[in-house]
Amino acid sequence: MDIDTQLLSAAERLFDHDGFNATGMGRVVNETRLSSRTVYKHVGSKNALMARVLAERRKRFFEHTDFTTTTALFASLQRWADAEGVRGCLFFRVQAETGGSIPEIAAQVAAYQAQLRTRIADLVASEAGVVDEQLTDQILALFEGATTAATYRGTAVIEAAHACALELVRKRAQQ
Amino acid sequence: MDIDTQLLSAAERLFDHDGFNATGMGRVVNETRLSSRTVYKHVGSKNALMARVLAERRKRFFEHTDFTTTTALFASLQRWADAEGVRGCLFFRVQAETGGSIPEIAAQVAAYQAQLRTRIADLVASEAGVVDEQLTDQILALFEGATTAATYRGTAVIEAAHACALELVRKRAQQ
DNA sequence: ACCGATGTAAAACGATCTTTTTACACTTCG
DNA sequence: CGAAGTGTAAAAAGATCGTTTTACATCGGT
Repeated sequence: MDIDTQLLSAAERLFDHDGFNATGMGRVVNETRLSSRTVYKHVGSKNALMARVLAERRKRFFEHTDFTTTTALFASLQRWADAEGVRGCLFFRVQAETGGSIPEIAAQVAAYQAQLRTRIADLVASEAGVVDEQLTDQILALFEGATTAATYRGTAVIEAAHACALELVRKRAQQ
Repeated sequence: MDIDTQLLSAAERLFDHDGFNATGMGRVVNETRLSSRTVYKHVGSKNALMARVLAERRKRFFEHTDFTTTTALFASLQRWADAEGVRGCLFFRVQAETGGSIPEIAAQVAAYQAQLRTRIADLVASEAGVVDEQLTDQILALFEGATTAATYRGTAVIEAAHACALELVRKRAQQ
């Protein structure tokens, strides 16, 4: 496996599981079995590594997630949860840990959030047939809430949120 | 002001704003203008301080929040957001930062989550007139989602989530 | 008057953090 | 062949972390 890929996947796993600040570069060095010199030649700095992890995560998330219908959206979330476990939104977590003080990271977070909102707005437009800011915020809240609450209530919350979102969209469609 | 109160309120503010791991004990010492010796005599350790901050936060949150009706619940969240700003759920964030590896902290998080779920279940029971696990999870998801999404979409999300929750509960009541 | 509790100021402990450096081996390619 | 590039191993720099220690001041209560 390519060194960059190896680095990014190890870093994503460690950051995701143990937190960004709690994970030292030494952990990344050990787990990849690379030297610290090589690691720093490839990623530059810890902040840059975090930003690249987030960029990769964003790409992978939007490739994985199906925004064509409400049901497809929550089914994607369910699949993601089953495959990767439930630890809440990585972007929200990194924002909380860094307080938004590292520009390259804050930019990735903002990009993710904007992209998520836009995709849900498009979903609403196509499924309900209208542009509806409030309905979009409701689906967004249900999506975020399912992601968060599933960390302690399990994936049943995702199905509950799905049912709620579906009803909202259908009702709006037949208005 | 009493030293313990002063310590807890400074620590809560710092942890909440800048993150738990990113905030060193030195910051707490400086902002309270106490000596590190006094601080450690009072709180024992950073982990213990974090746990006490969470215990205080939990108490304050449940004293502030009105669980009698759905509207009261989201109005409470709105008031909290207006008064304290929106940075997402502190309990979820500390769990993500520590990975659940510090028992005294994990216990506080679990207690908060259980208490929140129970109070919402009671709300559902009294307002919809039935015990409904799925409906409870839906309100919970909307509450958590509003808390999270409001960090980047603003407090309008809270009103959107409120409207959705209200409709759910009313519909279930007249079934 | 004195003891114990409680406070300050400041230095220091040992660990860990991010990052750089030094010295060396291997490959690749003109 | 030789130079550039890329890797390893290991040490160290310099900062910051959580925590403890030392030495000293203050003060209420028996």
